[in-house]
Amino acid sequence: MNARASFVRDPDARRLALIEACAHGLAARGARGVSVRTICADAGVSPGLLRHYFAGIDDLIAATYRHVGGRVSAASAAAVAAAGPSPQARLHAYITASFRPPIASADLLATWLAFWSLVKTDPAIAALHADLYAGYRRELEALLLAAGVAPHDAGLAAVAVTALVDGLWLELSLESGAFSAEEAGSIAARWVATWLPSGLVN
Amino acid sequence: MNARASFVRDPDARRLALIEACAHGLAARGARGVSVRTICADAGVSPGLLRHYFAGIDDLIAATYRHVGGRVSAASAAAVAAAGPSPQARLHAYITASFRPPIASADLLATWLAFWSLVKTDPAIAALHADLYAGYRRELEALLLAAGVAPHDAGLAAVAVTALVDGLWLELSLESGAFSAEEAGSIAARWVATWLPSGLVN
DNA sequence: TCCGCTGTTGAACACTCGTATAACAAGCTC
DNA sequence: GAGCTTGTTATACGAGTGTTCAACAGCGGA
Repeated sequence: MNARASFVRDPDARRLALIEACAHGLAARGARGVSVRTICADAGVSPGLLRHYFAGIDDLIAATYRHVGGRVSAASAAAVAAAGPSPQARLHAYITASFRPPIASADLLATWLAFWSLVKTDPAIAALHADLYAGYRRELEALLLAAGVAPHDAGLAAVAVTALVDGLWLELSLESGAFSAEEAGSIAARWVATWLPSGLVN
Repeated sequence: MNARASFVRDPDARRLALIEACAHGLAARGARGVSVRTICADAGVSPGLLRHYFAGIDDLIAATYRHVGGRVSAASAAAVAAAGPSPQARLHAYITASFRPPIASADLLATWLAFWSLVKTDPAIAALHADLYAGYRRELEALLLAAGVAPHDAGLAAVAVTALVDGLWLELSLESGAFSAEEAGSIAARWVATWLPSGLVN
């Protein structure tokens, strides 16, 4: 047995451990608090290994964005799938999923903030972000159309609903004291109702 | 004339120069990209001077938050004051100010993201944030009440309107391609209308 | 005129940063 | 079993980090 004892784990598991340590570090210590060394220590790995899997720390952060973004997508999709066939119920499920774990979470927010702050600087992150958000909007637009929103309104409605949901999610995750997830859900439902043909607003 | 030539400027101007260099650095390079040296170089000042005015870099960042937050408040207040006496016009002015410079701006967003990312980690920033947002909400609530929102709805309405405005502001400043400031204004107006007694929604 | 105060500098300190690299361990193929 | 590839480590390097400090410039008051 050597002091340099090493044992090869599943490479994908190592990669994932680094990604999750990055997300955890971002959540716990903020964008200014993560470094190659803290991430690798969190993942139980030597600092040199990061560069074996990623081009650098920025690349790891981008990979973390992709991973966390995918988990959010999956959580939304699961909520929609569990809601049954009614288009209104599916739409409602999609929206309220944002106000409950794992999406509404201080940790996820902290991670997300780090991503947003890189959008302006890092073109790769900017492209990733545009892709991810286009996907979210397309998905929401489809749900809105299925629920009965007029086709010529669907684009604007998707923007409007996304904005409200993002804002509620942000404040819920940032302070989590001013209002509850239930209140957020009913506020969002009220907003969606104004875009539906049965809504009482023109 | 000495190599160490120094000339005493207005101390307040120096302090302000440091704060503005900090904001500029945050906007240009994000929370991970600012350091004592880059800030002081930006301000045209020796690195030792930062500690003469601030307890440390975290203290400078907090002071920058206070300063930038104050500027946002001032911009909103100016928009309201310019709107004339009608409560509805004042409310509308307050809201649409968020979709125009200097509030809607990629630089301000980048700075703001850096602050948000510190809320979870730094208690001083967290307290500052809570103060600032309570102020914003109180101001909006007063405008909503004056515009005719029912008193028992005003708190929830303030949360709801703040969330939509924040979300629209965020996406407008982050991507600035998906929709226009005018569209954001009309979306927000539609949302506000549902909280007014003349609104057609219950 | 000297004194002390405030503003300011630049160098130095002890650290941490991201990255590079030589060494090694374990499996795979031939 | 030799040789190659891949995963992993520990260490080293140069740059950059936040902070400290002795020195000094210029002003105001005694």
